Amino acid sequence: MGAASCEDEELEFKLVFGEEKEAPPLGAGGSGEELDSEDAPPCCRLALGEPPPYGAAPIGIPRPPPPRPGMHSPPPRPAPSPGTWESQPARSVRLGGPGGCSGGAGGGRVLECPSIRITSISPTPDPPATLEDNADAWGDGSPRDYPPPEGFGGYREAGGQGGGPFFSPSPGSSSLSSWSFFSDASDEAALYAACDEVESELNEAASRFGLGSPLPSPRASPRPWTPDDPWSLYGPSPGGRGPEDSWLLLSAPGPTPASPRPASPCGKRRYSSSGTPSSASPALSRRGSLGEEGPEPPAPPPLPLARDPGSPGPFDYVGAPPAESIPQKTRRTSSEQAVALPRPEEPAPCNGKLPSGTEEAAAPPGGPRKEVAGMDYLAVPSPLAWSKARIGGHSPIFRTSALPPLDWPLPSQYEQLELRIEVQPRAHHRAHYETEGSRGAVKAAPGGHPVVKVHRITGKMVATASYEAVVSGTKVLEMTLLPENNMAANIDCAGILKLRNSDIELRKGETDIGRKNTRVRLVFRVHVPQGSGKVVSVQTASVPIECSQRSAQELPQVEAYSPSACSVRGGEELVLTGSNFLPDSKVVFIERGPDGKLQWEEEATVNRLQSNEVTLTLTVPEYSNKRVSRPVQVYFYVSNGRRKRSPTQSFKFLPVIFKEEPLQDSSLRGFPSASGPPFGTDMDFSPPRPPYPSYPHEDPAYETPYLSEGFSYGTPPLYPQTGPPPSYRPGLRMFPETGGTTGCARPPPVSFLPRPFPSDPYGGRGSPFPLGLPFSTPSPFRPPLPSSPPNEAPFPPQSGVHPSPAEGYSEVGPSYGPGEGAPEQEKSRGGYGSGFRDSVPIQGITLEEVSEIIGRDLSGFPAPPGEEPPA
DNA sequence: ACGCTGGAAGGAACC
DNA sequence: TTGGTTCCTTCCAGC
Repeated sequence: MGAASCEDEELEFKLVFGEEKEAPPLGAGGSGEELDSEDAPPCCRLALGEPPPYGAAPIGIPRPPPPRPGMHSPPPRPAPSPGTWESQPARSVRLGGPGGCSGGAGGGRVLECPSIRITSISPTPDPPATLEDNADAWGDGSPRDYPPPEGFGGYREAGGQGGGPFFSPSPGSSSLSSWSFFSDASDEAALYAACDEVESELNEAASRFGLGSPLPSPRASPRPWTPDDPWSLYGPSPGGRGPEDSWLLLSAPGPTPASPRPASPCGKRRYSSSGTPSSASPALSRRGSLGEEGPEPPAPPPLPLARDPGSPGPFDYVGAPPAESIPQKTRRTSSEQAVALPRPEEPAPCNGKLPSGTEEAAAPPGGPRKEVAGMDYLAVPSPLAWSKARIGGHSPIFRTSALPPLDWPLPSQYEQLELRIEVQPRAHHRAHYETEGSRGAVKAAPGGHPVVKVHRITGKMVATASYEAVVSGTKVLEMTLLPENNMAANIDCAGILKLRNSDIELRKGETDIGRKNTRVRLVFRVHVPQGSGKVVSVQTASVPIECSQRSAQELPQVEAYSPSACSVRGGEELVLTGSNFLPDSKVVFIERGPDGKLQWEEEATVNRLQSNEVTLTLTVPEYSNKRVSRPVQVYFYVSNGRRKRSPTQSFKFLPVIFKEEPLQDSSLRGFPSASGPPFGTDMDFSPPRPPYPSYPHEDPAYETPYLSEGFSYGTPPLYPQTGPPPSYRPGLRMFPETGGTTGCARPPPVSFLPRPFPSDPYGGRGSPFPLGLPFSTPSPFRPPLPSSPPNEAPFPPQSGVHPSPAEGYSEVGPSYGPGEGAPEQEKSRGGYGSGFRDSVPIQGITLEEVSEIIGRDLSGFPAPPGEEPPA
């Protein structure tokens, strides 16, 4: 995943990283040989790892063309077995850097991303033996990216006490790859932190929901601004730009080194030093820097080092890049690294908080997990990788021995399996630097931690024993999803570690790309054994998480708004709920053409008297062309200043007389991709959803690799969703099944309602194509009512996840309360409708009509290759 | 005592 | 080139 950095205003989306030398194919990993065997207990492995760009919705998302050619991993190739694909070794992409890639990471630049890593956090200070596994998983103990050749050094600094947890949750967590995972013993979950690029794509999905990610904390008593007091409420806010995507490492909050803070350095590092700031930086810092470790591993061993050569875990990625790739100069010698512990040979399962049981499963029989030793250092997926689709519309079925690389897009749903994030992480989670102590695990908005679940809609639950595994280049935390736990995993062991930009730059050999990479997503991938040595791999991504200190404090966030559409005549009152609104916050509506150019821009009139820090009440401006015959997709954002814009939100202007054809105009085409997200920097917090190329042939934007390749996963997503979206309200369960994972009786969701949100927050300026999801169709999902407390704002439904209607209904429906956001249902289908009702009731358009229209539109989409729309 | 947080200082990068 | 602004990173302090 490349991290894309977007510049706020311009929207320009840049692929920052495309250069990984090699894309480490990270598998989600695990070693799961057991899985290979059919007899192996069927376990679903959940891997948290790098961000596959495609989060849940990834599949069809068009990505910006990578600036550079090359992708991480080659597309899967047909496996011997019909219908099965096997991944091929990642192709290393060298950018100029010398180094070869043979090893994978080795030579050239490995990663360009700025990075923020997600490292696993050990749940408990003293992780039991299980932790060790994690350690492995995490790779090195060294905080830094580069783990010892052996592989996992303990991430923890000295900590790794011998038997102790191998990795310390501490910030440094295994820093190998840009992304780390944490896993609990039981479930194998690979968490990936995705960078923005990914996000952009993901965002699109998210955009559906339009609403920003849920803000966790509601404002305490918001008070209305008064003419005189507006500012008094807020101090001068430092201008903060929107965060940009960056690479984050998930780190386990676990035990931190004895001295959490490194002795730092003498002072702050100075960038000025010859270009290599990092070098300048105090060596003492514990953060493992990219490069130099004291004991640098001479040459990074090939990725899979840790594993047995002979027995790659099922989840291993074939092409894992070797750690070596990182140029030495990039490496830092930090005490930390020096400390890197060798990875234990046999990692114990981590103790996960996840339900467990899984340990056994987790641990490969007899063997240590497959950790990928080499991964240590950032195997940051290159942006390119993410940006390109490697798979072209094939089923996500792989051989256990050749799991898809982490950078491969995967659908969040396949047939009857669906991976969804039931409880999204909070929109903000301040990442910690290596020089800092852990800032804890990512939390869920409602409190608690993110929860992911694999749902088998029909029938039997997927039973599988899984174990944690580490994937090359990327640390993956694997967890086994067990029926007894409802196939759900509570991700409470993942924190986010941000690498210094200077370190990142070193890797890249560049010095101008480190700023503003502060948004990441958690990516979850699950491998469900299918027997016969095959697995179905699905993945999903969380809402974007803003990791910077400032942005979290200064950027306005729109959590919900209502209505989501109104007549082109405007004049309706629109209420936004969110956070960081200021007395002088502006709300600007914009429309972009297929080429991404701004076609219309109008500032709305904000009713200050009815606004406060968490609520903005405004009057929708009149659309520029009142004679449109079709709904027009536009976007709006809240601006607290030049570089303080909220992610864009979707809004639709309806023709005065509306009742005709499907929305094919701007609303659809212009959608994320076509029109491009309004602003490069803006991102939707809505959950990612499976991309669907709405009009690929018509929009150049779709020519991204993904599209061009016809990549489209997640069949279900492709179709209009009729059912209500899953509730994303924290804590709210989406599925009825109480006891287990068994599925609901209901059929899988057949269709989804396209959402209007632009997803492409990142279409940065300059970016030819919109980053948004291809199919962002308008989906009017109606945001929660303003009255809803911010924190209660629903999380964006899982992106790609299309909840099965039935399920969603059963649980979600009841939960709605008056005053709360519109029911999920509305969001997905009703929401849209609600928009109409609210906005244009006079027009006589019914919800059903709207749905029908949308459905027709979508029906026009080509079905994913080889897949048929769900019944 | 340790870990997690929030806040802010200092300085580099950017405009 | 200079000055102001913005952002990054480190450090401090409180809970």
